Amino acid sequence: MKRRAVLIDVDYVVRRGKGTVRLILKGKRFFKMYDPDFKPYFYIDSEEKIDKGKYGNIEIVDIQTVKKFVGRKEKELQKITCSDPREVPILSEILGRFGRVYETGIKFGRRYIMDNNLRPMNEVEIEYEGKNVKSVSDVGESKTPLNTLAFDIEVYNPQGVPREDKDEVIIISYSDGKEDGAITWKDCGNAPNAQVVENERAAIERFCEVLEEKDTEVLVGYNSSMFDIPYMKARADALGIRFPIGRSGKPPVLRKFGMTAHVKLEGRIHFDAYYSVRILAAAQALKLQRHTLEEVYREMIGGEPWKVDSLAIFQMWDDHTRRKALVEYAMKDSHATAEIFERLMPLQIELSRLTRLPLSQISGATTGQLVEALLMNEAVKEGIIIPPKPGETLAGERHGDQIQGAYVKLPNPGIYENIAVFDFRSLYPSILTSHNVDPETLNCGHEECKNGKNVSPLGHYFCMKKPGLVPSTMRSLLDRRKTVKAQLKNATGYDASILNARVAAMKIVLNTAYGMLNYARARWYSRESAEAITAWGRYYVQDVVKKAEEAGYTALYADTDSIFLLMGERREKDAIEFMDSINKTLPDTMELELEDIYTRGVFVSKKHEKEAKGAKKKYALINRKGKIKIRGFELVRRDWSKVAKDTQLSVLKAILEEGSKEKAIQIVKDVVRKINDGEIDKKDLVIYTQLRKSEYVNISPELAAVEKARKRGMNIGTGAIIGYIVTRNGKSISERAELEEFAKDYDPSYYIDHQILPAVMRIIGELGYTEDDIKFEGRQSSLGGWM
DNA sequence: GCGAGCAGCGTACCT
DNA sequence: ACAGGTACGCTGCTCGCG
Repeated sequence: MKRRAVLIDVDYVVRRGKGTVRLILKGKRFFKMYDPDFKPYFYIDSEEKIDKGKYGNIEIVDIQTVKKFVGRKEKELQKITCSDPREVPILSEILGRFGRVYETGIKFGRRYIMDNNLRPMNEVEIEYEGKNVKSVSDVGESKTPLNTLAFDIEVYNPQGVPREDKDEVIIISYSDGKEDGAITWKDCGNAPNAQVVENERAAIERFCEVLEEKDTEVLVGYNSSMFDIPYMKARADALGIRFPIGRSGKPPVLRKFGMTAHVKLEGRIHFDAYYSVRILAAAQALKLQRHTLEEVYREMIGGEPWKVDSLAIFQMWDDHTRRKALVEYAMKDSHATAEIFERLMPLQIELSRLTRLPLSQISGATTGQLVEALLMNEAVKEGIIIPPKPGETLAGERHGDQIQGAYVKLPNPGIYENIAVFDFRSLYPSILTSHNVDPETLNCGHEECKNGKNVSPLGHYFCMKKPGLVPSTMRSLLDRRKTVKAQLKNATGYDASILNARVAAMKIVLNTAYGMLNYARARWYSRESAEAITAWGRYYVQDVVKKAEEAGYTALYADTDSIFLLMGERREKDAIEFMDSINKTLPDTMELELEDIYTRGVFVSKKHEKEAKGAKKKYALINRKGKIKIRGFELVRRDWSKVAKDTQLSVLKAILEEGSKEKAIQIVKDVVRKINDGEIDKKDLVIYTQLRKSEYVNISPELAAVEKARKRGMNIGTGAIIGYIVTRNGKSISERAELEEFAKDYDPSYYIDHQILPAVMRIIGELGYTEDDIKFEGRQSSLGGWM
């Protein structure tokens, strides 16, 4: 029998005592298929012929001699096949004495996908008998949407932090993005779409039924790996009931890896949107003060926040007149999660197709894992042995052995007019491909290459005859990205969103490729390759600076792949001419672009310097259309109060837009007065910061505030982004710092001397003003409190 | 005993 | 747990001064 379906996931399960590959497919009664004929294997490079037969309890079922590339050398290896993936680590350890073993740590599901050339989220054609797969092949892109349900739970929490053994799940809400629903177990004043069941136990059971009824293929949560699902599981255990949240009534499988947790559901994709958001934030594709559901919703979708104060949940539940509102809030959470997922979905699907990693692994994958997955696929296709992951010791050594990075030109502080900004498009990927930089093309040994032109500024040379795996993979991405961008011009609606996501997915991978060569834990680590890339990068940027100065420009600033030139009396066409002259000299995939021309720009001096040196990575520009671009200033940082950031922005705007120093001064004076008079909103005084470590040497203000909150019973863990206010109560700043929820007043002198003035003085200093020109007003009048 | 100056820690940013 | 380069606040210490 043959059939087509969307491939959701590939994993392995133990079936009749043997580990067998299982395909998870879209479709209710057809989601589980097994391929008992697919056997696990690995390679060994040994002079000795390995004997077929038994090693301990393990039987080698097949041995083949195969030709594979180990690095750049083609070798004859023995392919050792056994019958259960759990045997691979043991057998490879035993055979290790006969020679070097390869590809012993590849997950069985990944192996299956790579060897059969499958792509998750694509359609596959399956030939089968009963539940067993006879053959499977990729058919291509599917436009069938998966059945998706977002959910969220509310928990009774009279102690603030809910206790798994006592505090009930009171509401389970869900949403498919169109229709919302909720399950609860107390009268909630006929809240629309809410069903009231008998008790908590019935609510949990009912939720699992809803998943079955809706045939949910993707279950979406927000921090559900760490909270909702483990909590429901714990409650089910406490109540002594089953928690059949997977298809065919299976419970969830919870796994913890240090700080992060993963939830696996039978036959469904569990997608934690919180993880995706964190990854996007890490890739700088999303920038937020905090990663709460409300903040993310506001940024991605728009609209007003609706959050219930977490301490109000149990009060609303206990008060039957407010229970309806609580249920409605709960549904809004689920609805928001569904909408966020809808936005994330196209990119996630494209990343899944590009890397062949199942969607369930994509939400939690780092960008590094994405690149590595792609390279592994390419290696298998090319008959190249996948390099092993380094051990702890090797990774540690690599980590300590740092390379020189990018060039950053020291700017002269000042206010400038008519600035042209150029940048190299995808600098590192284009160097990597143009110069064929790869661990295996490095110092290839050919005399022609050694004495050829492809030598880095540090003296490494790279093969000019044969493309390496990394550059050829990246070159095809660069080419495909161009093609897709062209297709995008004529696309609309669904097609356009998929193509946009495809471009974005390729961009993420391209931007991370260089990082992988320099990442201590990467399979394709190559210190020399990474070092050559940054050396070439420094060379090309400095070469543009040099040529610009020869052409009569003043080079104001440069950072990694960008160059800022003072145009003087020159016009755009001159800048384009200069750019063209550079581009004529660049190798194939490299290209300099004119990013924009700015009418005015501000560079400031560094703080802690004796003589006035310019600060790097801090500037503000305004283009001909009046669009402002600000980098590095306090106003782009989350660890500064909003009042300081807003003031800094106003000052920069006054200078960039109007060139008015009087206005700038007035803005600052006004804010100083308001702070002294206690006219500032509490929320504008909050300073956000993340607790990145679990143990600290010094007690910083934020840590002191957290310690005080912990004493009051608040549960704040590593990784949390907390907000604090500096109050009047205490001596040191640490003593005065309180989490925003506990702050009763604020210290005006802190906000003036440590927030407003540092943020604006170096900008205003460029205009010839000093602090005394600002601090004219008396401080004694200050009220600085809300209570 | 005190303020200035500095090192080290720590966070967030730029590309 | 993708990299290196950078700014800068806070804490806690040393040092010189009186």
